[in-house]
Amino acid sequence: MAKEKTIDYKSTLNLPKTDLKMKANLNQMEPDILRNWEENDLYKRIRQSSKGKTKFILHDGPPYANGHIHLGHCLNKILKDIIVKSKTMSGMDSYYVPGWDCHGLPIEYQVTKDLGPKKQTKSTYEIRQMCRSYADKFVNIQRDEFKRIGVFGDWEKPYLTMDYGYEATIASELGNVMKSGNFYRGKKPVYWCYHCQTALAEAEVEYEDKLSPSIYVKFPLITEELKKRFPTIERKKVFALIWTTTPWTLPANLALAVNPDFTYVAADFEDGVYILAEELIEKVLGAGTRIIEKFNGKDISGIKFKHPFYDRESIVTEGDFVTLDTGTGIVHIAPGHGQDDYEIGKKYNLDIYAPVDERGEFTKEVEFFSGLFVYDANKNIIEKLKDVENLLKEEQLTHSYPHCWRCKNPIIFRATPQWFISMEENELRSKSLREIDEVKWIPDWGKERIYSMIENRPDWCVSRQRAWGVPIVVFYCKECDYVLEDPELVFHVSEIFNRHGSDAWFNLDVKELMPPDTACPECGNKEFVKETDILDVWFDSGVSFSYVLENNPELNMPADMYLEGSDQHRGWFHSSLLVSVGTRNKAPYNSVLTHGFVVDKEGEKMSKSKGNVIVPSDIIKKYGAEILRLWVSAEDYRGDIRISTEILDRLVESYRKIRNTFRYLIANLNDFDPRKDGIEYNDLEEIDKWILHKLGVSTKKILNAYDQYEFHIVYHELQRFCIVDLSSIYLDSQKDLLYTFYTTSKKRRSSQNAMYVILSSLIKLSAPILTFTSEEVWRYMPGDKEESVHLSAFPDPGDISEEFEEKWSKLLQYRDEILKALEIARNDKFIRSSLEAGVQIYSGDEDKSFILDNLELIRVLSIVSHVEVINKPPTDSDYVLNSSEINGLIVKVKMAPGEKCDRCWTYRASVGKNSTYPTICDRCVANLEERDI
RNA sequence: GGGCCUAUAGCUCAGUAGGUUAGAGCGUACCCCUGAUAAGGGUGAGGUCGGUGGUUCGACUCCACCUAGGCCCA
Repeated sequence: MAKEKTIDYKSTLNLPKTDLKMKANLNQMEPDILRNWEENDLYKRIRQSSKGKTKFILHDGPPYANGHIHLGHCLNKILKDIIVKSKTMSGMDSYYVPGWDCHGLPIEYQVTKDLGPKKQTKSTYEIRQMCRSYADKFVNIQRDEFKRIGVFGDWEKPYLTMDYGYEATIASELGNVMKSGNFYRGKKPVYWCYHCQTALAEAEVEYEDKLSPSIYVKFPLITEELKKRFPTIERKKVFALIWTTTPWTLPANLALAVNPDFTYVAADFEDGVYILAEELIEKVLGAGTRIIEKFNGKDISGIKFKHPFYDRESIVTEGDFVTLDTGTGIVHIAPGHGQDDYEIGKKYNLDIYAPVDERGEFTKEVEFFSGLFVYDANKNIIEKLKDVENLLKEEQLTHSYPHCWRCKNPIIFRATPQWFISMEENELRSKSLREIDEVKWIPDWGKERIYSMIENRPDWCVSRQRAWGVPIVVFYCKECDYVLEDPELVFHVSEIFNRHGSDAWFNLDVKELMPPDTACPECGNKEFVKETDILDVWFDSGVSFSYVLENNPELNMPADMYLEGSDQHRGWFHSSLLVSVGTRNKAPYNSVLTHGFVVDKEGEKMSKSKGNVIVPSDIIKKYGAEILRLWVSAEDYRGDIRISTEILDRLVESYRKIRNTFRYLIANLNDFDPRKDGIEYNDLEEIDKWILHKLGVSTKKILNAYDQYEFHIVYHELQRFCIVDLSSIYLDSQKDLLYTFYTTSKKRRSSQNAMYVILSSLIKLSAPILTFTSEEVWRYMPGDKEESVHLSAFPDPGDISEEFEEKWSKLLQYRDEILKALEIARNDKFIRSSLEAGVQIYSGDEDKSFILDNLELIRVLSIVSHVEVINKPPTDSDYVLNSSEINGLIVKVKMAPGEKCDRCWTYRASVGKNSTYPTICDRCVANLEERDI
């Protein structure tokens, strides 16, 4: 009765303790960590500690320096970052040099748009200066945004395609292409504005409705064989019938095109026999028109017709683009005035004929119409067709037609001189295909995709009629128009670019760009003019391997990896391959990894009009960059990857669980110092050896997943391990020991040893993904350690022995069955806490000894106060589980014998036996006295 | 229109070379704990594998077609 006041046993426990906050507050924590990294120059330290190790070079594909980053950028850069970090932690030297693509139309377009009419007052050089500063601004913006999401790299020394040195490289690589003999000048139709007298890019064209003539034109048959093949129409006049809305292109007609797979007919109609697609006959000639013959498109391929008003042949070609939507199924082909027409022209070796000048007027060679403006000429041409009786029908049609973005006039298609890289010369195509085969494509279908693109692509048109880019270094003789296309001259100019940038092309006089006394090899004249075209920006980025990889001894050529979205099979992977094979005879990469695109909840593309756009800054603000990183890791990037608030909310839950697991481990290690309290593996408790074994299994799986670039496996395994193995099994069952055993007791230290290894391993394994949190938690980890988790190496999974698996899966199976039985009792309010229960197990003979041998482990794993084996099945059915999993197993739940210990809450027979501590058990008494029991 | 890709529980993913009642975590429902507490634990309910047809003794897994979505072309 002297002991009336209850002793506060809670204060005698070793409860978890830590300053690490449960709430992450990522939006605040992340910038703090970033600042700290910056102050300590972490990236430089990583570089230093990587010296001499095997290299793994991921070469960055330069994003376009325009606008803020979107989720696609995040996906791309975070994937790269995970790889670079995981390679670094695997003991490799993975130097990452980010880059930006700076030249090109979008920036020029934006700048000139902002200038408006003032554009006229600016020189090319001035416009280029504005473009340069525009790009510079967005490089800085994007750099900060990439750093904010935790991407490591040499942000102080990125490569920009507008660096003087880079521009010089673009020029010199052009020189190399020239040297190889792949560079040539040809003609190709481009969008042309006759009003602005300039070529337009796709993006500078706006589609608007336009009223055009719609005419059906007859091409008289020349080839006699066709008549012979179809004797029934021998005596008739035969025509191919075409339809067009651009009569002005008829003077440039050189061919007709049919679809080889369509059925065509010869139809008897009024004055003659017309050939057209069967399906369109009613639409064009009316119902009831008599069909005389039928044949396939390919049957009339090669047949010759006469031009409707010139004394010239027009041959029938085959084109897959011919459709049955409109017209007659036969398309008039003017290779100088249309994209499809051009392809046909190339394929059939026709002249790329475009007798229209830059003002949109027919040149003097055009009979009947010379000097006429094309749109005015439409009516003259129609008149002419009527005169020669080759016009079947004339109508008017309103249709969507491209217009100039600036002057709003309808554009024309017009072939102009352009520069090309030949696919055939120097066997560029076949060599590229061979190289594709040598590269590892991830996923493997990437190989087939780029292969068929390279296999089928036409020659690469690399000239652009723009200002913001690197000029095509070619000169023209003022006297004789000789094209001075000399690699040595290009290398000379490249040197100038190296010092002054490619602006020099626009600032300096021709003479200053050429070595003194350069003379035309044709006529000896020394006066030249500069080419005004610039290079395609795909050529710019395509030479990055040369400027970045080959120029820096810390990097490697070929790169170990290029990693971009799957659209780059036609973009950067493609152009880099062609330039590298064309000049080096090898691919610039050993492996290429592609990812899909970010789509919404429904798997649909994000767009402003759909209103389903999610921007990174909002995610960072609301959830933190870490959640964005976790998202990248959790999704399988090989297909399209979805994002939604539900997905993000799930990830936040998942993040919390991982963070809390880390926190709990740290909190239980607050009195642990591995330097003093370390225990040899062999001396550890069995359960601790088991959890370390599970850690080894997980580690192996995770490391393998990093190796295979399957980060979603890393995420799932990390999460699973934390939740299942650790939180719900190991940690929950260790609480009793951790809290109630005296601080330095062997069992407690054994557990702490295991937890220490687990914590250290998990932090490291998660570091490439949870870049910030791993660092934050790392600081709380006891013991000797590197200054930053990002300077540490991945853990070694060790030898994984199977000895545990069999025994422990059996133990855990008993645990499962006991938990089910407890649930029956709990739902009936027979027990509440599992410690109130004492469990009786009845089983077959062979299992009986196993259970007896492991009675204490089973008790600990089930977190009950008492477990016993009974020899006969229970007589009553209260709280009895007849196991459906383990044959013959019966589990019965009773109240645990003894009283509840005030200190450890376990029910024990010894409670009340000690006069000094009448309310606690013998185990707790021993622990209070720091004795082992 | 063509090439390539994707389609498994509400969400994110597994499912080895075709073979017993398709797995996991989350979420959810119900319950417990209050010594990880804006935490922790337990039990349960959710898919017939986008659809159709075929091959096979047997298919989520092979073939064909279709649908939806994505990338790149036209």
